[in-house]
Amino acid sequence: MSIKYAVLGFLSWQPLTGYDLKKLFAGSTFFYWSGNSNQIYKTLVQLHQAGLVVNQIEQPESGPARKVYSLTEAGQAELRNWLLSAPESPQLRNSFLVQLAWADQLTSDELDALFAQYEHEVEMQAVMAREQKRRKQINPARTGREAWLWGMIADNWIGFYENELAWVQRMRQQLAGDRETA
Amino acid sequence: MSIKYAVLGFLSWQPLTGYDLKKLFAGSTFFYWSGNSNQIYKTLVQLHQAGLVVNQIEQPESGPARKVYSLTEAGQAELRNWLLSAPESPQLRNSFLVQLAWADQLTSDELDALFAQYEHEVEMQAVMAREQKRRKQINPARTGREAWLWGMIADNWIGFYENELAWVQRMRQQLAGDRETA
DNA sequence: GTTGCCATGTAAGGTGTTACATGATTTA
DNA sequence: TAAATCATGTAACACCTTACATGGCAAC
Repeated sequence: MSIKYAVLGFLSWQPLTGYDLKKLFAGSTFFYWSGNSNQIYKTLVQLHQAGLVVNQIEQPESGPARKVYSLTEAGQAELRNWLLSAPESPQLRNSFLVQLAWADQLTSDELDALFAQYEHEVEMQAVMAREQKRRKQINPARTGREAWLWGMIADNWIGFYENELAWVQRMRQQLAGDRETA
Repeated sequence: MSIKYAVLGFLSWQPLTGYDLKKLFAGSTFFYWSGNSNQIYKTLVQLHQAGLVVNQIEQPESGPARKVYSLTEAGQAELRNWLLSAPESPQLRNSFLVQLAWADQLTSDELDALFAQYEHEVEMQAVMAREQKRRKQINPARTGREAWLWGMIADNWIGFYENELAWVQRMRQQLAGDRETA
């Protein structure tokens, strides 16, 4: 999947400029793209060429011109089509696991230090995920079902980090247990 | 992180050719790179230029010539350095969650069909993860601690998919409950 | 004698990143 | 007056993917 459908999704709520989209992406960890201009403006040009969006240039009394993009009917159909398409299974790309694969070369002290760092990292992510759910930075919630969906998305993130946290804590306990008996 | 350190890791076990590495990557979901020649041969050239590996050309009586790569001391040091470096926290890139963000546009039937597909996908991944742990396709296990580490890596994968499965099942129950009372 | 494996590589393109360029306006 | 925000975009590059090119050898 690419950023294309996320852009179509945002535009299905309301017309937006590239700059608006940039801020939306940059401001949420959930929409995990960095929100860099290159990608967003290029995507908008492509969507425009494909006839999925149109833009209207606004010249405010003060400040730079704005290109406000909105969905066409074709764009709305493309989005709906994608929403109905078969979901991909998530794939884990955790470089820490690759690190562990050869971590037997480290001493037990070094290994535990690594675990401690990872635990700390994951804990921070868990806190941030809970905080993002509480603050509801982006929250359409125009229907009860939409609010429920967004809650479930947030829970997925929180659950992921909590699961990861439990795993690393279990590892640390086992490592400590081993070192006592050794 | 890039594939570079995984290559150094494999070479820290024993000298290997590009083709060997290709098969190792292609044969395991855990080392999540596709195992395409382009990346592997290019990586080997780069590692060679950086002095982290050396190669020896073997001409067997029959068959094509093989470039057997092995770690240099600098390569070993580079690997160890990376093993000690601060672990990155894993970041979730699940396109299904993005799909859900706008799924309020779908009917409840369409939504549940989507959930069912996702549940099936994740269940298959969980089965495969358990199977990979059982089969131990790649399994150094030269020390007890190494075997333990590899077990924990496998458990991480299994736990991830089981967690995801529980989440989607919870969602489906809630959706079904809502539709009954509605 | 065609298919598949061994073994090396190249070409082209998708997707994403950081950093830079430009210029006006607003805030400290 | 210096910095931040608004707003558009380009340049360069990192990483990864599929598909293709080349050739010998083995198995069926």
